[in-house]
Amino acid sequence: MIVRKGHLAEMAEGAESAELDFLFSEGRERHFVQGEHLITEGERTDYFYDVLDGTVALARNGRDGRRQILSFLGARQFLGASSTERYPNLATALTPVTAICYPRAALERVLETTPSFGSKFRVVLTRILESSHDHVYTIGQRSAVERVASFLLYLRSNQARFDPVGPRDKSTHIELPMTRLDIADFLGLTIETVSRAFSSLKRSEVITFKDSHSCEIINLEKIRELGGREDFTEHRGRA
Amino acid sequence: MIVRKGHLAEMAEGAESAELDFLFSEGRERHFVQGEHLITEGERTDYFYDVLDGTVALARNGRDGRRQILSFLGARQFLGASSTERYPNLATALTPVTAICYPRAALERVLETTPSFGSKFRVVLTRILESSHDHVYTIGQRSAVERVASFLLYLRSNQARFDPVGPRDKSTHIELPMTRLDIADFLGLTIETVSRAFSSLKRSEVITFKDSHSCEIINLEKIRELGGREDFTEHRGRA
DNA sequence: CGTTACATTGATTAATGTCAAGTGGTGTGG
DNA sequence: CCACACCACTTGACATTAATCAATGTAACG
Repeated sequence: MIVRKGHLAEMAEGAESAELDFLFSEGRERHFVQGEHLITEGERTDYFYDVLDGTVALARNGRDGRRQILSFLGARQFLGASSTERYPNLATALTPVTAICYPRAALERVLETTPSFGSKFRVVLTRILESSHDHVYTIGQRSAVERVASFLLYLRSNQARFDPVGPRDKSTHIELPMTRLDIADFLGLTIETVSRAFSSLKRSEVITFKDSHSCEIINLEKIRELGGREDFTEHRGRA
Repeated sequence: MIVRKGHLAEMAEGAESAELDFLFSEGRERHFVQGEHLITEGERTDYFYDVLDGTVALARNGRDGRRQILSFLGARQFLGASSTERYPNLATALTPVTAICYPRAALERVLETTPSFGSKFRVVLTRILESSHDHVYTIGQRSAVERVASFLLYLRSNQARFDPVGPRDKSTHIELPMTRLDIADFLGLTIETVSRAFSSLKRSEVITFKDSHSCEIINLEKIRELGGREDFTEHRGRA
């Protein structure tokens, strides 16, 4: 039984169908400890997750030990969309995670029978694609310091999704629930380079750290100039 | 009036609705000369393209002149999916291009009313996302030579989409309709590095060039080892 | 405390970028 | 038909960035 309402349920508001009722009756709240995998590589794509709490890293691993983190997922984000029988990526809980787990088949049935819901879902998919395109631009074109600045804006817009009072332009506090290695693997850098980039931003008084996993943006303009990401203050809107 | 049937029409086979009929009655075959833009940055997202012939580069430009090519689109590929009012990317014809142009509104109406079509469309979107994830892995983790090898496999699987006799594992000929700068901007490298990577692959007798825009793979195993992409011989399937 | 894991900093190396020169094909005009 | 100019591409020399290797620092935990 679902205790809390997830983003998927929110998206379904207004629509009604037997398939929707079935989908939500099948949703189960699941808890994952830090380090646990929500989805493993090569696993059948039988489940779909709606994250309620915590942070998940979605990663693709190379045979030779290389790892690329594709996204960090937090509250109000989805996990498990796939066009193939088996999932090529690995989803790991970076913190304790709560998510609603739906059977994919039930979701597919809703998408096939409830067009208004299908449309909203397609918009979400498109946003995920646009976010991936941002990521490609960042690692293809930006320097190490720029990538880190861009990453801070990425996290900032991610955490704004779930801010109870809505996105606020002035928020300057950023939580970094992941390790430096996770950040490095997201940005296509090494831990040392990430660390040096943070130090460089500290030295030029653009950010400060309370501890190594939470920082404060002192000069948001400078971060924007470096990271160049359109965040929620722009026309982009929330997912 | 549509002369040739595009991929979108192929996807609609089996389904029938007034909205579909309207969509296809509104489709117009358009021709673009080399260098012409199908979509410009900031343009309203009013049209959706189904490429019949030629190659299109989809790119995101930075303010400072940096450019990241997000994908090369050929026959049977779509262009124009967006979650926002204005399109953030630039689509340029690299060769003479023929595409069917549909009004987005008509497409949206079909997607909202013809669920079986909507589902197929969602699968296509998901594949595009997976391809973008491949791209992120490539530029985040691979070296210059590996990126170029991966790029050859990317082109190979793209051209296989439209091979009249279907994908063939043995095909070794690769057409490179784009310039070295386009390749560099796709892979997050410079033209010089791309050129050196090609030379290095020539020297080790992995590929040969007929001319600078078409090459032959001599040692496909080596290219796969370097580029590590699952292409159409794997479980990935065609879009 | 001592151990462990993660983060930072420093010194050096390797890879890619930058700048510059040279090559080769293509098209144009004398 | 040839000379020239113009591109795009290639190659070489050098500069810069980030990776690698190696300490050192720091916070959490037994």
